Order: sequence, then C-alpha cells, then structure tokens
Amino acid sequence: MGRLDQSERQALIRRSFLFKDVAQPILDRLAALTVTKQLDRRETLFNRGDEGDALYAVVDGLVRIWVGSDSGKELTFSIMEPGDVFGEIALLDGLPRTANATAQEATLLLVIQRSAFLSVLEGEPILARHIIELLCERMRRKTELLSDFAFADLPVRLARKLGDLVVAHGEIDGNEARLGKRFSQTELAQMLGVSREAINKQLAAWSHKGIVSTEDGGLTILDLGTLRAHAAVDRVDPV
Amino acid sequence: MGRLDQSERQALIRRSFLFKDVAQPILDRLAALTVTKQLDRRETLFNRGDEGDALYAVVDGLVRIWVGSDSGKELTFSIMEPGDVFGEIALLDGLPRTANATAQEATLLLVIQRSAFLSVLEGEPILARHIIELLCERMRRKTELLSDFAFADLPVRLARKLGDLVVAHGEIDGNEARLGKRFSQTELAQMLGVSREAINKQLAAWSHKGIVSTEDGGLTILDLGTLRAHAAVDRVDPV
DNA sequence: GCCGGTTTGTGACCCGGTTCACATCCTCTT
DNA sequence: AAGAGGATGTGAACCGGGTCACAAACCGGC
Repeated sequence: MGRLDQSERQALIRRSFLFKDVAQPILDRLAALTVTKQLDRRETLFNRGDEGDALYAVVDGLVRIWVGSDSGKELTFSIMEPGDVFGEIALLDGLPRTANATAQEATLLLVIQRSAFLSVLEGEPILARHIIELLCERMRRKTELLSDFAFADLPVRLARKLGDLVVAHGEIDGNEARLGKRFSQTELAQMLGVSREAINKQLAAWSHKGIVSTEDGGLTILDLGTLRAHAAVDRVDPV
Repeated sequence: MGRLDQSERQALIRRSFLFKDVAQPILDRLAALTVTKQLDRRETLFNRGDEGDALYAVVDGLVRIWVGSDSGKELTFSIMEPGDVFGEIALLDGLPRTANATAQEATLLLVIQRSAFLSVLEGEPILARHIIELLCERMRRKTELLSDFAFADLPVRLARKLGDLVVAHGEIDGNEARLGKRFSQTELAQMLGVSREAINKQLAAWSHKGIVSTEDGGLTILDLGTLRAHAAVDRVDPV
C-alpha cells in the first residue's frame, strides 16, 4: 500500500459505481487531478464543522463516520470500506461537514478535490444521476437506523447489526460466521448508541445460549439462523 | 381550496425552489402533466412499501411523514407544509417508499407523475442540482435527528423541537410564542419518539416554572429565551 | 518475559422514561 | 342538552440500560 500512479488511480476511479458510464476522457482528466492520502490507524481525516472541500474513495482500509456529544459519547453512522465513496454531502452543498471521519485502521484514500469533481459533475448528467442514487441509498440507511433507534431494543438492534457486519466484513460459513477481532465491544456499542457494558452483557447471554462465542478474543456467530430470528422481531419490512 | 387551472399550477411549480431556473417552456410542459389531489384530514397518501410513482408538492395543508412499528408506536420524521416537496426518494431510485404520508389536516397537493418528472430531469441539469441540494438538506436533518436521539434526553429534545415548531408553525412575539392547538401532545410525542405521558409531564414541569403555558388548550411559550437555553445544552454545533 | 495500555467480564445501584390505570375536560355531533 | 371520542393531567409500579467500580485477560513492545 502506498502512492499510486496515474493508471492505477484511473482504474480505481473507474471501479467505483459513482463513475460508471462516465466518458473515458473525462475520467482520465479527473484521475489526473486526484491525489492519494495515507492515514494511520486512529488518524482523523476531517471533523464535523470543517469545510468540505474534497470527496474521498477508500482504496484500502476502513474509515469510521461518526458524531460525538460533548459528554464524550460517540455514535458511528457507518464504516466505509474499500470501494466506498464518502464525504459527498458537504462537498455538494458547500456547508460544513456533518460528521467526523477517522481511520479505523491504516487506510489509503483517493482524494478528489471539490473543484475538479464539480467541474466534471456539471458536464456529466450521468454522474449527477449516480450521485442522486448514492444519496437516496444513504437516506434509506439513515431512515432504517432512525427507526431502529426509536422502536427496537438492544437485543434486536445488536442482532441486526451483527447480521449486517457479518455480511459486509465477516466470513459466513453455513449457519456460522466469523467476525474475529475486527470490531471491539466498544465499537459495536458506538454503532448502536448504547454502553459498552450493555453489549458485553448481551453477548454473554447469547454466549450461554450457544448463539455466539467470544472464545479467544474474536467474535463468532454459532447460530446465524437464531440470530436472524432475533433480528426479525418487529422488523418493519426492509425497504 | 379546490382544483387548479393550468396557469395556477404553473405558478405553483415555479414557486418551488426545486424548479427555480428551469426553462419556462419546460415548466409549462411539466405543469400540463400535473394533477391536483385533495386529501381529507387523516387521509393517507401513501404507505411504506408502496411503489413510488409520484412526487408531491404541498399547496395547502400539512402532510405528516412517518414510520410505525408493529407494536403500534409511530415516529414522525417531518411535517410538510405549503411549498414543500416530498416523496422524492422512492421516485428517484425506483424502490418502495420508505415512510408513510398522511394528511394532518385537509390538504391540497400538486402531483407530478414519475415519468413526467424524470423526463424533465434528464434534460435539465439545473433540476438535478436542485434535487441534490434537496437530498443533502434532508440528510442533514436526519443526521441531526439521529444524534439527538442518541445523545439528548427528553427535556432537551422537546425544547429543541418546540423551538423549531414555533419558527415554522407558530407566531413569535418577542420572548413569547404561540403554537395554539396545532400540535397535540400525542403528535409531539411521535416527533420525539417518546410517550405522550412523558411530554405531558415535561410541559407541566415547565408550566410550573412559567416557561410555557397550556391555558385554554393551546400551547404557548412564555419564555422563549429560557427554552432555547434548555435546547442549547450539549448542542453539537448546528451544521 | 514483564509492564502499561487496552479490551473484556460482571455485579450493585440508579434513573429516565414506559406502561397502566384513571380522572377530567373539551369539542364536536346530532 | 346529552353523549361520545379525543385530548390532557397525574400517580404508582416497573424495567431497560446507564453509570460506577473493579477484576481479569490479552497484547504489543522493549
């Protein structure tokens, strides 16, 4: 992992769904205006309130998007993984960033400057379409998150979150799935907006029932079916 | 309030910020494809899961956008008022509606069919820009709502909500503001995702302190300053 | 192979908000 | 004017999760 040459950057841009179907010469121009950025684990990329002058694409690593209260609690909105694009809101409307972004682990990013992106956006209606789709997708996620917050209790929310994480970041193997140590209990707690202790106790309860296991530090789902049944309780149809 | 003729519909469309700067002939074409729809108080316009084949603009009245859990609780995301446009998510991405929409009172809507809207969208980059801005604005609101949910307790959230409602739907008069009977305690509770009783008790507490009054059925803020101070506690800078 | 920082595990206690159960009171309808 | 359906006001009991306070295990680095 390190700096990337022009053709590698082009390839990366082309891979993102956002730039699918955009004319090749335009992509080349865009790639030329792109730089890369390396972040250490825990390094912060931007903070809520900052000016939003760039769009980012994850090449390698994980970036956590979150907000904090000044009593020190944190809420994680999402974890961006390779291929994901983020930072679009402030970039598009010119207002301050709505959330913080910090690298969850050592991370390599592709950085697209605001001016470069907007000039392409102006001339490429297809890009605008993709942006709109991206925003719609994000809206749906946030709506989902919000109704979970309002309606579902901890066991249900944790079951759902684990189900999602396992698909995105784990290895599923029949009715089992391994998440390993990718996410600490503190991190899980921040995703759900609850205390670390509450997560620990729920996992302990499920562990006794044989639904999950926390052997050797890593988290393993032993009974995905039952976990998903927990998640399905009172589920508003996934839309 | 009733049906509108072509020129009135044109005027309404032109008034919405979404169609600002769109070429006149295109607007005329769009207006011609538009119909109006009258809803009674409590009438539902669409439900979560429905196909999203239209975009709506409120001409007169109020529309509540909400989701429900199957244990019967409801959470109100927003109240659309005259001039507001809604229903864009499902319209744009072609997926099912993410929320329910019901008329809060007798309401007149302008209905723009999906096909008509999309054909204009294709040829008008400026409209795409406005859509993007609308979506960004909605994202910011939802982010705000979500962090309130995660971080703020009832008094703070209620103070904030009342502050917002008073600006949007009340009459402010120096340090006082009248909301009248526009919003019942049940409706307030649904906006915050808490029980009706909790709202009642908080209002009673503030009433004793002289911050609000619930005389003659309507809600009046007697001390806007203090209310806003409550709302400002632990406020993540409004972004 | 030991030391400091992080992560996990767990119990005791507390508290905000829910749930339940009523008592008014208000407002529309007929 | 009466009655019905909402909306409001309020107390008692309960409980999910938060907070606090540790103990233990683990992990990387020198």
